[in-house]
Amino acid sequence: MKKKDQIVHAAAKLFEERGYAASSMRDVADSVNLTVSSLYNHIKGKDDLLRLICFGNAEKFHDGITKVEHTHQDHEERMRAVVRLHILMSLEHSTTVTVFNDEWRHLQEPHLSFFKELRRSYEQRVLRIIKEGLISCGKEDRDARLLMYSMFSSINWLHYSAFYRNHPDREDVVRRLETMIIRAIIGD
Amino acid sequence: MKKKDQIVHAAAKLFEERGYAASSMRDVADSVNLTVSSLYNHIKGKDDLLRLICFGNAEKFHDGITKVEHTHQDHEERMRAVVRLHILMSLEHSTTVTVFNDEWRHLQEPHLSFFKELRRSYEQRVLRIIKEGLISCGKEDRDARLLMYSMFSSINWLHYSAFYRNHPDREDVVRRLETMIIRAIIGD
DNA sequence: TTATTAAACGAACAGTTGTTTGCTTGAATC
DNA sequence: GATTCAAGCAAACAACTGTTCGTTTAATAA
Repeated sequence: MKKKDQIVHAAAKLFEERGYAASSMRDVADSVNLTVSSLYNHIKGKDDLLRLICFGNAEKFHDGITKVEHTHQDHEERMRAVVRLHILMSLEHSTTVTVFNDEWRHLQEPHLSFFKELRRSYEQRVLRIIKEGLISCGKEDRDARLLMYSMFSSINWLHYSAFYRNHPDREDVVRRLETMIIRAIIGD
Repeated sequence: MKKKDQIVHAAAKLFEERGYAASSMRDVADSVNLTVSSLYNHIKGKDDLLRLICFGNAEKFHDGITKVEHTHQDHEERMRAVVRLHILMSLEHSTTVTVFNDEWRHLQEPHLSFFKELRRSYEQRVLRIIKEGLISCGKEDRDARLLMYSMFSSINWLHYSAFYRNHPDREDVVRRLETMIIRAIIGD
């Protein structure tokens, strides 16, 4: 693993545990057994670390939803796939997803504006999938935007709970969570 | 309004916007038109501010659920009341609830441990209500803990979205959100 | 009037912050 | 063997951090 990636990974761990503002470059250096000044041979600065983490994750979500749009025709199945995408991202990339969710506001301009724009366009795509899903289930009276935000949010506790993070039957957790969210959207 | 409360309120606003670690005492002082040193005539220190905000909110939730336990006998109705409690707390005290949710980890010992203990016991009470609600609906095969965490979490997006925070028909938002969450828990 | 006291302030404190500089090392390339 | 260059380091930087100190102000109580 390249040194730069090690540093970014260590930074992500720290940002997750203490938050971006409460993590110092000396903390980052310590956790990869380097001195502060040595870090700057690999990365541009502290904001660079956050930028790499946030946009790396944004790309994963982007790729994920693009794949969903291409591989599923059925509207309800497409909706399920989006939900599963978010659950799996939360479980498999819990550290960076947490930073991505909680620390993006510390991005500096112009990256902050770009990040918001990326998120906006991502939300539009999810919104479309949910709206079409609702229609094909005859539930178009429901507020798709409210359902989308709740869907995003209802997964965010996953990385906090050690109980589920280290659950012996991860597949079962995914299934139960997916079932619950789909029920919230199109259930009776 | 007492000066101390003004300061705590201004601090909450800052902690909400920038986070605890990224807010300085000089920022707090500026937003109430005081100098830093003057703050210390009213509060003990920065951690004191966070402590007041977090435990003030903890108390509101505690009082809320105690009231729910006393005023509702029917298990399903009790469950609905808990959901409504969380929705209304998020809307009516959005600033302090955000700080309470996102910044509690910056509490110092022994307050941090005490906070965690308070939360643990609160979760136990909610868990009990959800379990009893599930049984009375014949859905005891569902994972009550997973549903509880999802319920808590699924409301947390509310204060982020200006769209819903300033919605013309707040009552409608509350009703839709409540309906969705109850559907997620006991729906088909 | 005098005494008391809460509330404001400027100035300074010691520690921490992100970053830069100039220097050394050691391995790869010529 | 000489040259190059990425990768490490100590030391210092200016700015910022939370907090304390001694003092001043202004209003109230005696």
